[in-house]
Amino acid sequence: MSDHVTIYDIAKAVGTSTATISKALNGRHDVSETLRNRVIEVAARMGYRPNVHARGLKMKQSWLVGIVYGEGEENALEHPLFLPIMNAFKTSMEESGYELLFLSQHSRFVGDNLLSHASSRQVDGLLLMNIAKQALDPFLAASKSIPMVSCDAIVPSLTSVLTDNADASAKAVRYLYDAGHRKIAHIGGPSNPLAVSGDERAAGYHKAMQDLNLRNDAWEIRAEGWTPEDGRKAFLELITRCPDITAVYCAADFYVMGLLQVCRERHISIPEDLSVIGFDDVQWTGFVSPGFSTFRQDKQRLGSVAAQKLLEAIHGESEESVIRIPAELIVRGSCKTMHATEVQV
Amino acid sequence: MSDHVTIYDIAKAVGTSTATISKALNGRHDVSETLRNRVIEVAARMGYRPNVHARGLKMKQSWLVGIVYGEGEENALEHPLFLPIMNAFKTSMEESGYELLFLSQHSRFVGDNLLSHASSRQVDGLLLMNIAKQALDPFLAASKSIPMVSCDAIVPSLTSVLTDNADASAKAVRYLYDAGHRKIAHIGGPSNPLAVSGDERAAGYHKAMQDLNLRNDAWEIRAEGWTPEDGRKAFLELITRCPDITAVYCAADFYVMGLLQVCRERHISIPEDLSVIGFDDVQWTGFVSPGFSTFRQDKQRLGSVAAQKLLEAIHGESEESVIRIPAELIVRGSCKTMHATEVQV
DNA sequence: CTGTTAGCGCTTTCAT
DNA sequence: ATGAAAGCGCTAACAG
Repeated sequence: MSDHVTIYDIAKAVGTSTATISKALNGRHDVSETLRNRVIEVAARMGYRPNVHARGLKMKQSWLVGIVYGEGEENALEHPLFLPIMNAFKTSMEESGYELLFLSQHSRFVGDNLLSHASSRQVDGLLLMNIAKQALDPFLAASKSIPMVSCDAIVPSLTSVLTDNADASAKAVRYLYDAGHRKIAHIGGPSNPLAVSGDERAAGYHKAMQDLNLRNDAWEIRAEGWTPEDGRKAFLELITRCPDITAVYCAADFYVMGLLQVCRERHISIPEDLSVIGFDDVQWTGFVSPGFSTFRQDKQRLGSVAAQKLLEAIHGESEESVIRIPAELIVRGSCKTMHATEVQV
Repeated sequence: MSDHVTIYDIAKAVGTSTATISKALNGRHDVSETLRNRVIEVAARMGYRPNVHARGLKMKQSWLVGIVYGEGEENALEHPLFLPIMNAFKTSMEESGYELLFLSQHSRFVGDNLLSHASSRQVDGLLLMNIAKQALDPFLAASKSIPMVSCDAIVPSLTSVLTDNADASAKAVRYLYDAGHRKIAHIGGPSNPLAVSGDERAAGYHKAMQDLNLRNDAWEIRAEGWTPEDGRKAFLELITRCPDITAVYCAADFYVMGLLQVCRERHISIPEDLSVIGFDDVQWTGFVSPGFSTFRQDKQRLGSVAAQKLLEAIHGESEESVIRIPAELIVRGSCKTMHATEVQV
């Protein structure tokens, strides 16, 4: 680095003291207008950049926000929603002057862990994404001293931002019902104490079916993981058990991939024989054959709301809460609308 | 933050000076074994964490590595290879004690830009990914004072790590040739001065065809972007122009998505009527119908080699170079092996 | 081997 | 309105 311009250099150039430079640059009101302008002008001309370390050392603040992700999982960063959400989060935080730091577990220091890393960097806040239950406790313990929000998972005692899964499930069932379907199955995601999407979507489905007096436990199945393979297995079990279902609402687009594979093998055609709705609207959803309907999570808002909440927390205006972002049903050609005569009563 | 344990506290607890504490903790050799152990033990017990700012201020070093990507493009982070590569890079850097910082363009300061951000944070190195040509100059100017490497693009005067595209293309053509194909087409990526994949894959294909005396310019087409839609358009033009091709080597899996869509519409069956090879092996490649053969870029190595090179550069052992990581052809069912009788001479 | 001292660049009382 | 001086936590001479 050759940043070497310091406020001391500017002070010399302007012919004043470092204190005044500091004040001028930070928009304090106890500096004359003229001097301030002059300082700013000279600083710009000299290519001055405040040294964040000196600043952080003095102010005990870093303008850094840590992001903690999928503690303990490998390939954790490859979650399809992670990137867009983080991107939105990043943009919002940057508008407020913060930069993003990936916190690590490694360290050259004694008895180290991710959280102590955070404190050693004096990060001003933390975004927790998809963090594992067993890794949570230390964070909770620290949550009094460092602001944090959770995204995509409900972490008790933390503000959590996530998709309105129950609402989406209700919409899915309603949509299929309105299209004439009655035997509507659900392939749900795995249960997880923090990452509640699997549970919430399943519960939402369950309730919606119940409300319509359509509920049949045999139509509900939960996949073991979130992969296409898991979806494939679940669907195989499902159609073996209930070959007469006319629609399947899947908690993940990946499940639909597995399902489609089975359908091709067994010559089940979509949407003629089976209607399908997925969840996530990942990049390729529109290009598989057949293109299928799915819920688009609002990654943009998920990320920017998380950012907004974290900023509030940093400013001490925090209030623990669970914030829901609605998902939108993207309609493609995977659902059949039945004729009145086909609808079973 | 409540990190408040400083070396001063430890000094008091141990009954020695801060200098000694510092030396002990940093493994200097001018501290007695006994004292060192005692210091380390006490530090651990007290939950000491070095303050990175104080350290950085003194040592002009931050243990931070900046990552710069897709300058100017929106949704740049959603490039399918970005995340896995960065993940591998991150892991390697962390093993050496570095953490990753996303540099931003925004700032509250005068005449600011991303690079001055880097200097104000005193980042120890920079990883450039997918950076646009027009945004490059300032980086190059700074590359003398701050170590940087480029990944997935060739940046002149910087060590660049990328997939061996020419080699992959040669393999693709060879593979199809050995399977009996002669009329092998190529849908290439767009030309880009830095992100050379499109050009390199096309050139590699061109040369391989030439070497086999198979070259036919009509079989070469370049897509306008990297999306399925671009691939679709290119393929439409291609089969209109040369309906008799028996194989297509695509520079991107996304192109294959577009191609498959067209094939379904026109009842071109794969691999019977047309053999296909893609590029990238993105997550879903094995689950579309039909699963197709494609080149898997070694994201793991791409990232870790980039990290290794950056570390070398940081340690001053750098030597500008272009490093190639081979891609592996993943064979699935999208290529037909012709019978000897079918092979055209 | 250990301690004293002087800063790294910045902000912040507190005088002036 | 401006400046002198102290100090954030740490490391690196330099003495002892």
